[in-house]
This record gives sequence, C-alpha cells and structure tokens, in this order.
Amino acid sequence: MIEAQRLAVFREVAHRGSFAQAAQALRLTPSAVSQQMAALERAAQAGLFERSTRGVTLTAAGQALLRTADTIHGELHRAERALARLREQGPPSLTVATFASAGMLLLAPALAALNDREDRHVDTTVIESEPQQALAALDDGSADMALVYHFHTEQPPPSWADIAHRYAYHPLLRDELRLVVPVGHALARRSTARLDDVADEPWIQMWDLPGNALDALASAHGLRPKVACRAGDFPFMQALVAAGVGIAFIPTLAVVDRPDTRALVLTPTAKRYIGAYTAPGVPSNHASRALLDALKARATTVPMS
Amino acid sequence: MIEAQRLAVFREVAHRGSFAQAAQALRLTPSAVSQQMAALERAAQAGLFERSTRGVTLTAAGQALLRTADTIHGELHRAERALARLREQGPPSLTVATFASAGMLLLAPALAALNDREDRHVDTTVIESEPQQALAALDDGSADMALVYHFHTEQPPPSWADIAHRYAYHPLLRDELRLVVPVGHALARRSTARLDDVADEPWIQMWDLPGNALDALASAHGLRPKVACRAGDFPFMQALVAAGVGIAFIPTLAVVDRPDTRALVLTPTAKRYIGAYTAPGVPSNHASRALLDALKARATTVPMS
DNA sequence: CTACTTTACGCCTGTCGTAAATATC
DNA sequence: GATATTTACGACAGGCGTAAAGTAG
Repeated sequence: MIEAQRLAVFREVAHRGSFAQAAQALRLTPSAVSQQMAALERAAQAGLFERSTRGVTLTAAGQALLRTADTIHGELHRAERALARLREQGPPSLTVATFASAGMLLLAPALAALNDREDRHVDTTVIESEPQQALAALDDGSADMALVYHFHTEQPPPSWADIAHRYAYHPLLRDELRLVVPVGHALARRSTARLDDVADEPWIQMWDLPGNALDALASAHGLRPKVACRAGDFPFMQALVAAGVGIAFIPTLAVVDRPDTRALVLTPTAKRYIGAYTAPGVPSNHASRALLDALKARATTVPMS
Repeated sequence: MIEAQRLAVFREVAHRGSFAQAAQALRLTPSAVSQQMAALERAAQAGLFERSTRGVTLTAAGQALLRTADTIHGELHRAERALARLREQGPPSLTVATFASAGMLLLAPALAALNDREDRHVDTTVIESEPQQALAALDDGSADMALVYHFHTEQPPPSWADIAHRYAYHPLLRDELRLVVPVGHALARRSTARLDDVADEPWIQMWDLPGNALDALASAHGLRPKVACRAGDFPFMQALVAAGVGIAFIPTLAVVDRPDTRALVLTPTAKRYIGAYTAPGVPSNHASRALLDALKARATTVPMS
C-alpha cells in the first residue's frame, strides 16, 4: 500500500523539519509536498507529523517510517553506484569508509593479499573518515563497508543503535588505549600508569569520539579532567603531546614510534574494539565477502607492538 | 534516477522469469510490464534481461538490482506490518521465525523472562519454520528475527550468503549431533559411536538440512549411506528410529527422552550452531534488542543434557 | 505581519490497455 | 502455430503548480 516513491519526499521532510524547506530542496512547491504527505498518511493509516506553523515534527509512527525511508534511500543510491561501476566493465568494485589507522594496518594489507590473486581482484575506493561519518556514508549509500572502532564493549555503543542495527557487524580486532606523555614527563620512565596519575593534567581529546568514551571513563573514576584542546586524528594528538600541550590517550595501533614521546600501559586497561559494518547492497555477493575474509585474516596477524 | 516503484514490477519479473507471468500476477497486461522494464533499463543505463521467446533471464546487472529490489520490498512490507501493530496502541511487537527446538528451549524462556518485567513487555508472534523458510520470511518482511541453525562452522554456510549477508547475525549457542538408534540395536549399549559403525545402515534424513551437512559429512568419510526416508522434524525422525526404519543423527537439544531409543555420542563430534538474524526494520530499536539480550542470557544457562 | 500548511482547480505528464506486429521454438 | 515480447496509439488517472484560504506565533 505504501508507495516507495513518496518515501523520498517523506525523508526530505523529516530531515528538514518542514514541508516548505523540503519542497525547496526537491524543487517542488509546498503544495505538492503537502499533497504527497497527505496521501502517504492515508496509505500508512497513521498520523506521521505533528503540524505547527513553524514546521513539523515526527510522531512515533513517523520516526519508525523514517528508518525504512532511510534504508531504502541508501539501497537505491548504492544500487545506482554499483550499476555505474558495472557499466564500466571493470572488476568488482567496493567503496570502503575507514579511519586512518585501520586503513593502514588492516585495509591496505588485506587489499594487497586480495589483489595478488588475479581472480579475486577487487577495485576499491577508500574514504577516510571517523566512525560517525563512516556510518553516515554507509547509511547514505555512499559506501559498501565501514571500518569503525568503539570502546567499552564488544557490542557497538547504544548511540549507534539506530544506524548500526541496520547492518551486519563483523568484529575484527581489539587493541588497548595507551597513555602518551612527552619524554620529559614525570611518568615517562614508568611503563604503566593509572588514570588518577594524570587527573590534574590537561588532556588532548579527539573530536567526536564514539560515545565520548573518555569522558565516560573519566567520570566513572570521579575525574573532571581539563581538556587542553581537541584534535581530529591520533598522529596530530601525539604531536601535540610531544609539544608539551598535554597528555593523550591513544590506541596501540595508532601510536607512532617517536623519540619525543612515551606510551604507557594503562591500568586498568581500556580496550578499543575494531569491526566492520557491511551494507546489504549490490556488490556484497563476491567482493565484500572476499574483502571481509581478507580483513579477518589480516586481523589475526596484525602486530600488536 | 531509478524509481523505486518500478522495482516492485522488476522483482516480480525476476522471480517469475517472464514478463507475461509477472503481468498476470500483478494484474497488468504484458504490455505495461514491458514498458515499465524498458523505462527501468533506460534509468539504470544497463541491460537487465536476456530476452527470449520463452521468457527472460537476468543479466549480471539485473541480478545485482534484484538484491536491491528484494531488500526494498522486505523493508516496505516490514514497515507496513510495524505501522499496523503500532496503530493498535499495543506494546512493542515482534514476529520471530524459529525452528521447533529453539522455540521451546530458547525463545519461550527468553520471552518469559522478558515479560516478567512489565516495562519490557514484548508482544511476540512466533512462526515455526526451518532455517531456509525462516530466512525467507525475514527477507520477505514477514519476520523481524529468525532463529536458525547450521553445521560445520561458526559462520553461516555459503549457500545462505545472498540472503544472510543482508542481516546482522548473532551467535547464540552450539550443541552436537547424536547418533540415535533403537534399543534393540547392536550399538544400543555403547555410549559412543563412529560414522563408520553405521555406514551400511539405512539413514533417516531431514528435508532441507542447511547445506546438506550430513551428506557432506558422510562423503568426507568416503561413505555413501542409504537414505531410508526423509522427515520434516526431529521428533518425527526419532519416532521413525524407534519404529526400526533406520538410524538418525539428531542434535542434542532436539533429542527427546524415549525408552525405545538410545542417543550415542558421535566421535569425532559434529557440532550444530544456533544463532539469530535480525532485520534492520522498524521495531528493532527497543524490542528486538531486548529480546536478543534475553536470548543470549538464556543461551548461557540452557541445559546441555 | 510573517511563515507555514491546506484546499480547490486546471493542466499536463505518465501509465495503462487494446490491438497489431515481430520473433523464436 | 503457439507463446512471448515489442510498438503504436488513445484514454484515463494522478501529480504538479497556481492561487487563495486558514492558522499560529
């Protein structure tokens, strides 16, 4: 009964929060959007919006339908990209969104192993992005696979539930957080440290850490750390540490070997979990399965220095 | 560019293998279907069919698009069901497809534990079905979760790749195959047995065992067993064993305690893996996550007699 | 008054069916 | 010749825009 065509309009309305803005984005008149949504509500036999003169908000039924609309939008987008690539007569092709350290340590070697065998060659486009953006790319249909990390538990954090539950998750690897300090630091000659040891020092944190893991970790210990600054990637954070701006917590796999910093084991250990989300989409049959196998194989042999 | 509406027609064509039959199923004329598919091929900028006078077959591009069409169809169907249930103002509701023994030993206790707490009450519809049909129900949008089993490896068998790769998989439990013989059997007083011991006896097998696990197991040992008959569920198989029709291999959790049969441990052991597939759909946010947690909790305490 | 949604109505695009043509087994 | 797909063409439904009305801040 529900026509998929209308869901594209519905999705635009839901994301913009107003019929008028959605109409403008879709190059339609507000009238057309209103009629479409009225028809959709009839088909769904449920009210989808709370109307007001300052736009609309979704009802519970509307929020439920939005997830469906998002999924369908992503699938269509992915299908179009897949058809475009297939038209070029090239080898099977994938787009993978990954954060930097997994790209270097997992994805690149996995691709190398995969492409050694001519029959399993996979033409891969890589988008470097942090987990939040990687999942958004997956959701939007711009990527077929997303390599992500998260803290605390093997299962992805609740804040991802809406998006993450729509895709298959494959655990790959886990590493630990290290406390990185400059060589001149009081702790630099020790090999382990506790959170309390640096409670009063300025911390260098990451933008958009999934679930604000470090904040949660700190408050669980009753700490209110001073945040010296926030950076976008781990190597930059480590450079800031070397410059004496503050201390930082960096996952083992992202720590680079620099003479001007030391990486200390944290007790109790805080683990980081790395995994892959795969989209249900078009190229999954061969290429994404092959790549996933290669990633798993690589994950078992990655050096945990 | 690709209009989702046409994919419903495309899907019907792909499954029926002919424009004419699809037209009949959709209550359209072959002409309309032909025009729709011509428009779809223009939008996709790719040939989707190999035409012949005995129907059509899909090209590579067509097969790719079919997966997208199936996913979208399932999502729409699931959304409609979810909206219908939400309209009744009832508690969150799920439909779960399960095979019989998991229904009794896992699902029922998990639901009982879940519904004890009033705030986590979940209204559940159960469809009893073997793994193949359970996945089909998931794919079709008729179910939100599927409890399935498979053999050999923790990962689902390759024959499920097309369907299973589109959903998140959650391992739950594993048990072992037992060799079930009648009390009068030569082996009845032993506690363990090997495949070779029953190489020459008639076997009672299951319809649609995932991946024909037993056939693979037998041929790996160089055996060509005689299949006495095939049954649809394990209790019936065991009854046939008691009646002297043949011997059977039945998973521990499905073996019932009867005085006229004996269950022998198999060496080397053949394991059965039980897990759940969850759909990305509408009600996943709360209900399916809660049920999954309850299933996992139950799986750790299930008796492995 | 402003910004948004809704309704009424006419136009127009797009889709369907009928009918005839074409092609293959 | 039977069955299936394709094309041409006319009819109809549905969606869009214009315009005007209604409404809340």
